[in-house]
Amino acid sequence: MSWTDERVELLKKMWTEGQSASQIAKELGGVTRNAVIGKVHRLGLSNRAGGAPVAEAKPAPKPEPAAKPAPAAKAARPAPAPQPEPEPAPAPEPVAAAPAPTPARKQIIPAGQPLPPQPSTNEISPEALAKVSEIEKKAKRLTLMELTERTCKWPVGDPATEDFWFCGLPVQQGKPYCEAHVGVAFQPMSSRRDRRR
DNA sequence: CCCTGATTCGC
DNA sequence: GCGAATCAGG
Repeated sequence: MSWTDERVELLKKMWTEGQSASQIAKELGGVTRNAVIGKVHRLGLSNRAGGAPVAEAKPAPKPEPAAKPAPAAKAARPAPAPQPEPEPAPAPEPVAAAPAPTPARKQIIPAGQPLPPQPSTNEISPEALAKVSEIEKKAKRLTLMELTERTCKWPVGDPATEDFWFCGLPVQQGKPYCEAHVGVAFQPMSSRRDRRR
């Protein structure tokens, strides 16, 4: 892949938006994060500040006698890295998915909005469920911000309570969940044939 | 361990 | 110009 205008444009856009080099690399495809970072530097936009008036605390410009006026304000990260994370979405899969955020957890009935349509603990192989309740003990119990593309995004508990967290175990290749949760999330469309809407 | 960006340097 | 390897953190 080469740096076509389009790709460079997208790179600039994403970098400006605060996307990480690896995210940009994945989006572009055909390049590694190193390539992205390298390009970013060559483009001279290593600093992601919109109009960063960030005054470098360098009263002493440079005793550099040479003819290199390259100031290159690097290593200056105020804190403009909000990390929007456009997809920590614990969203239940649209198709063939069992949203049931409360697999084998005790049925808690919070004051706020209860979990609406809860196909709940039915139609799912007992084995898969057993597996889930088992691994939930080993769950990393991550918070939303701690999720990455390699951590299981299965939500446990109720978001409205303190007792809420994400599995966080290593995900299965590709999938958004760990093996156990993939088991209950992606049912091979089994004992639930009819359902004429 | 996972991840970040920064730099170097052979191509 | 390019980007893998490497470095330096978190």
